[in-house]
Amino acid sequence: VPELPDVEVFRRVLQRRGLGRAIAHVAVTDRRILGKLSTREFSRRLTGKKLVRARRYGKHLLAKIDGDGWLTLHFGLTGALQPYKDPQKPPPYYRVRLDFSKGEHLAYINRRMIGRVGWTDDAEKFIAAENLGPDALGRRFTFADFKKAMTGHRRDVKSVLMDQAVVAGIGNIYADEILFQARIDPRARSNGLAPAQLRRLHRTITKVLKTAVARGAGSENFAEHLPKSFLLPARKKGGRCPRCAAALKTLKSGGHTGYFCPRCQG
DNA sequence: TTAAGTGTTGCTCT
DNA sequence: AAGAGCAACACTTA
Repeated sequence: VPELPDVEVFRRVLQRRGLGRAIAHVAVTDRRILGKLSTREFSRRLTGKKLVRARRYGKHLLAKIDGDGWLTLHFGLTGALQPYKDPQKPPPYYRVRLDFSKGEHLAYINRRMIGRVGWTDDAEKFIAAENLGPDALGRRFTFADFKKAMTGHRRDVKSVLMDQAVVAGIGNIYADEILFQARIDPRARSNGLAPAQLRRLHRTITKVLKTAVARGAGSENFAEHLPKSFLLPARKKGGRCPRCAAALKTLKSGGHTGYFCPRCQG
């Protein structure tokens, strides 16, 4: 479920469980997750080193190694970061494991292997190389830049919202939620939105993502902890709009299924 | 058994 | 050139 709010939750897990601790041992159970990076090089970078900072940019999580570069984590479709205590019981489908001194363990799990774990010497260079726009919850996500990006594309507004080069962190689920809360039709052209709609959209991005983080995105029973106005729990076949109870419509784009309310969003 | 799925990339065609 | 559409990645679940 790893969009910005989920990755932010992972960041906090990493911060709480790993920060200031030395990594005693690193295990890679499936080297494909490292891409071209060798397991040897990867563990050499981390073993015996201390984690000193955890930062998130868009859907990427970066962990600073004391006096060196950064461990980079991307969660793809099925990735997660999970702490555990019992060394005999690592979670299923873990691909990379960090064993800290004092018996704390962190597992990067990824069932479908779509995702990446890597290394970069410089976080800013990494962000630039990934061609990421401003982080959706960052200072640099200004209305002026957002407006320029939206009016500069003639695609449908949903695909622009999901374009990581325009704004980093929004995926299929939260794009649907944001458009629902802003009451904008996902099929509308991004360059055809009225100024008031653009304003609303920009404000709603911040609001929805912050709410999701505050309610513990990705945690168990997350849907139950969301405000009643949220689309997310109804986002399934036969789902109804939480505002007007109309049957939700689905929409396929880029291999993703989108949900929206045909009555409220137009 | 088949298809679909919360992400990204890279290709083709227009 | 921008954008649409699709396959690929890999694996589970409905």
